Amino acid sequence: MAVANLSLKPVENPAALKDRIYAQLKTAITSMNVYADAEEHRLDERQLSEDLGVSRTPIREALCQLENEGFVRTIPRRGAFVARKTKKEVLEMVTVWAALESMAARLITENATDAEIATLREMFSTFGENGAVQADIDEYSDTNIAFHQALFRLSRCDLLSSLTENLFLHMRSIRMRTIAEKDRAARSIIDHMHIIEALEARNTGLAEDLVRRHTLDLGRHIEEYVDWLE
Amino acid sequence: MAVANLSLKPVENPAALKDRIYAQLKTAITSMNVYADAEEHRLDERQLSEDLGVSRTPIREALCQLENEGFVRTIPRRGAFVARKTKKEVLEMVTVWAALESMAARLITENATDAEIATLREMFSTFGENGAVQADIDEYSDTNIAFHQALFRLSRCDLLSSLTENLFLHMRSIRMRTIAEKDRAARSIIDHMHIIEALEARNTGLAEDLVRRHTLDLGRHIEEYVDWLE
DNA sequence: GATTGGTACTCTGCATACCAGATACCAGAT
DNA sequence: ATCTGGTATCTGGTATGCAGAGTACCAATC
Repeated sequence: MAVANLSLKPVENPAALKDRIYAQLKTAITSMNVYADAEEHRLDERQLSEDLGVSRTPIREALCQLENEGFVRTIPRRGAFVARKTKKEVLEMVTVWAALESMAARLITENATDAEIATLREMFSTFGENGAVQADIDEYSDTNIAFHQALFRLSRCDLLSSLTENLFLHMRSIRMRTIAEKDRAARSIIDHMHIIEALEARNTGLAEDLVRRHTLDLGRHIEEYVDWLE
Repeated sequence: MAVANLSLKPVENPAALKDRIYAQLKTAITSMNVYADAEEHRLDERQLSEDLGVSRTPIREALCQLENEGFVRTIPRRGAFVARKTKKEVLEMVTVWAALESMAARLITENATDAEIATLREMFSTFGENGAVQADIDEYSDTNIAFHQALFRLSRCDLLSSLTENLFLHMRSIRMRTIAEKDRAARSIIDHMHIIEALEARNTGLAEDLVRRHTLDLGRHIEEYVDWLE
């Protein structure tokens, strides 16, 4: 008797409670403007367990995971708080980001196809030629993030992607407080185009260098102009 | 009345149970030879709770943390296992390591003092001049690890250090199975001396490049010769 | 009025109890 | 002998209970 070939996909897990709570808390934390006011945002276990209608155990596990990723800071016997990064920590995150993304650029010049690299250029097609900024800042910001994420995706190194994922989420909170500046956006697009050109030319060293410099520039900008941290 | 200045340090926490369990499990896992045999090492919660004389709750929290760091893999409804890295994952770890350590080298050329850099050279003084290998492999291995850790320390970037700490622990398990090869050790020391020279000369680009190449070389070596992974 | 001592309350950390999914084993039928 | 169906048991996921640490507030005393 032949086995019926129904091409069934394995039944998906109902996703453990703790994972859903984790995801929900993470989006809640990353989408809130942590640095808006001075007060510390406490995460009360009982409060959460009431609001979500579950017991404290899965909540504790979710908080534990968020703490490991740096989104939550728990003080023994005091409870959990939404983590506020110091300026030093933010600058270090940018440094690590620069290190990882320049490596991603290197890998792209070695492994990515021409077609894949071409998709990067297409992302900026709406902004006109020669890097002239025609769209508004908001749209640029989305494209900006998408561009950097695309670099990691094309590197085909999952570990690079996963490590930067949380860095991006942290930086998003910072960016929410930073008013986009038109001239920085223009410079940024020019940088991106130069990076794309280096990738297309398979110029490993140049691509690596341009990416690193681009991100470290952001670090210097924060160092100099951001005074509301810490 | 003047306040007596007794210079008391705050009473240290008795260290939460989960943290002690976490530390104990971590050292146990990293010091065992995970890749020695084919069988999967299961971590039974009830077994551990009996052996350690505590309830399952803190054990679960410790396991949760170890899972986030990649030392434990838990399958829903199946339990927790000591994580075995695939070859792909190991190679990606080496890639990330290269990215982070080359950034550390860059920071050293910019921030470290001459005295600090000099300590790196002293580490290899027992190995004679011109990179000639006089000591045995074991001693070299210790010095090797110490050298790489020193690079991150001198970078004065805590995030770089903390991220690589777990990478090193993972690589240690790999290294336990890899037989040290004399010619690789010799080449390695020569590489290190060149790196130190570039740091001393404050040649940022060169130091960065040498460090990256040194670690990526290890990746290529694993890629080619390690066949017992995955 | 300020400071110290005490008390009561709150909340985390740990332990225990219960439940549901999964696996393994065994018996019966083909 | 093999396959199928059912059941027993194991194990992780979740809920709840309990105790100790921490804090805040109030009263009493100097």
